Order: sequence, then C-alpha cells, then structure tokens
Amino acid sequence: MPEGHTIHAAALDQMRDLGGEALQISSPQGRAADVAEHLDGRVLRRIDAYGKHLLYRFAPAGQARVRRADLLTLHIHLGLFGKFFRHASPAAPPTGQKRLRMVGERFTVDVSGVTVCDLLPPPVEEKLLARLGPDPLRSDADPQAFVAALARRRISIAEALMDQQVIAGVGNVYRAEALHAERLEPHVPSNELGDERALALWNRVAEQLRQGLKDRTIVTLPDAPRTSTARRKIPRREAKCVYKRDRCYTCGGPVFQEPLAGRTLWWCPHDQVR
DNA sequence: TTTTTATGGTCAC
DNA sequence: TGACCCTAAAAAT
Repeated sequence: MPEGHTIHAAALDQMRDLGGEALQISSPQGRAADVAEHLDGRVLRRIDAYGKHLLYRFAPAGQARVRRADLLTLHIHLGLFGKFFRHASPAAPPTGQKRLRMVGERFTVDVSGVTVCDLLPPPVEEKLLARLGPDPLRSDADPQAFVAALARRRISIAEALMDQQVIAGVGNVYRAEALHAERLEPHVPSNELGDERALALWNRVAEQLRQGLKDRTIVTLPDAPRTSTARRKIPRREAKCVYKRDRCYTCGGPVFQEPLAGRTLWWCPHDQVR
C-alpha cells in the first residue's frame, strides 16, 4: 500500500538490510525467473527511489572497481497491491505468490503483487525519469518545476496531485490530506492557484511525506503526538482528517466523496472552500 | 470460509 | 471511460 513515503522507506530499510552484500536472488513464483537469473549472486550497491519507483543497482560479484556499464538495474513498482516482506535469514520457504526473493546474510526480502519487476536498460530509465515530476522526498527536487507544471495545466488541483508528471510520489491519501491541510477546494483549476499557494501546497506535501517516511505510516491529524512510536499506535482509519472518513476530523462536518481521476476523492466542504 | 478492499498504472476504445 | 493486471489481509458471512 504504497505512496512515496513507503517507497523511500523501503529503499532505506532494504539498503540497510541487504546493501553491500552478494544476494541470492530467485523467483519463487516463477514470473520473474529471467530477472532473478540475471541478478543472482550480484552485489547490491545502492537503491534509488524516485516517486513510487525503486531502482536497485547491482554490480558483478567480486569486483572491487565497478564500471558503470557493468551495473544492472532492477526496477520495482509496487502498484496498488505490491508488498515487501522482511524476514531474518535463513527464512522459511515463501508462502503464497512471491515474485522475487532476495537473500542476504542477515535478512531476506520477499516481493509480491508488484506491477513492475524488470531489468531496466539505461535508455529506458532515461525515459522513465523524464516523465516523472519532482519528488518532494528527494533533495534534488525542484519545487518550481511543480509550480510551473500547475500553471501550465488546466486541470483540477486534485487531478494534478495524482499526476506523477506534475509531482512524483503523491497518492490518493496524501492528495486528500494535503488539500485538506491547505484548506484547498479540490476542483480549483491548477492554473488559477497562484505561485504562492502552489508553493505552500508543495511544502505541505513535502512535510507530510517526510513525516510519513519517519512514522512508516500516514498520520495527518493536526494534534497527533510528536513521537513516531506514539503516532504508530493510532489505528490507521483514525489517523487522517478526511480520507475515508464519514466526518471531518477538524470540523466534525460530513465528508464528501466523489470519483476524480479514477479514484475516490474525500474532502470537507466546510473546511475546503474556494 | 467467503468476499471485499486497497495508498497504482497502462492500454484499448 | 472502462477493462484489466497484480496479491494479501481485513471484513463479512
């Protein structure tokens, strides 16, 4: 169940658990057998996260100096159903449909339900990155690119937030929660928002994503406890202001829901006015 | 035990 | 706009 924070968390966690080691890689389910065969025994050098995409860089085993051309990149996109499972090594044989298993000395990571699990040749990677907007969780992200993208389009801000070419990493929860936190009416045309409010929206999304990365879950209540440990104890359903709620956490009024950009949008008509 | 649900995205029409 | 892909776990029976 991944938005950008989950993806960046996975990159950090898996780098800590598997990074620097030669990994035993297989496809228990068989659907990524070819990928596994190419990567088996290689050394995981780094994991890059861009929006909801993960790029794993693998070097040949036993090679001190690695040329760029010798690296292979594994591209994983969790989609809606994708999940990671972390076990201590040695792990029990996988159950269910596990697309990939990566075995390190200390930890084993299983991958299931993913939309993408492929080797990514450099030219294809270029194309992929070219159609991703700035990712607020990356230090090289350019907020002005987001502001400019909003000004260039004439779609609702709610649609714009879901467009990975406008901003990478936002999903259906953060869309609803960021708009609510900024008191923005979701149907406002993106090019009518103005630079100042656009930048404020960027900063809000960035702050919420960073907090989500820290907490490893989404908690957007304005009065939530400060420590991540305490925040993690809040039941998921109760940790948001409008997403999937009947009543708005802030004002108690009814939350509206409607399909927008193929997903259900939740918003509070009392708090979010034009 | 079964049905439903999900924080995503692509492709064809 | 709708069909479809992918899988586990929560919710309903």
